[in-house]
Amino acid sequence: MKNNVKIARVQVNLTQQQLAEKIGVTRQTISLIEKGKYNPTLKLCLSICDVVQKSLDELFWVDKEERTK
Amino acid sequence: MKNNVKIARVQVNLTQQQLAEKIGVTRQTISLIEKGKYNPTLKLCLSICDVVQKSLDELFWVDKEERTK
DNA sequence: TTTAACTGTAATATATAGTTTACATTATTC
DNA sequence: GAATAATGTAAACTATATATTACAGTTAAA
Repeated sequence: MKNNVKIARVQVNLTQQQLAEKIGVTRQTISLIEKGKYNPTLKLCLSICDVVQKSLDELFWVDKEERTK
Repeated sequence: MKNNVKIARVQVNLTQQQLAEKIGVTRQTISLIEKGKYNPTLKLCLSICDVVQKSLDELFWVDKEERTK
């Protein structure tokens, strides 16, 4: 489940810890999402969008083929 | 958790049942998502996008305020 | 106005998203 | 190159997304 969270997070100058705190989630959750090892819920995706100021499509859209990752 | 799934599904002329089958999920899950009573996972959102041919933003973006619904 | 297709929803069960605690590894800075 | 911050990850736990079964309400067509 590839995504662009890490890039966007670095762009707004936040550590995983800081992003997690702003969202109200643990650092581990952010780490696993960035690594593509989690299948986050829509609510969490939207929270991340808010903080890093990107749209769902910008952060989470991936073509059907790459999605299996 | 408001969204535009129902509108998009009707546009492509599918019943909840048919959409559910194409995605590999139960009809109840689709019903509850359309009603905004579920917080679906990203993978499921992307599957719905595929079938109804819409983007994540088109189906699931909602402003921060309305999101609490 | 009955019949059938579609939808809403409730109860219980199961799978998995997210937490907690903890430790290891990889930058970064002194 | 030691100290510290940032990140990866594992195990056991908790919360919740989704399945299963079932039934009731709604709509449309006959």
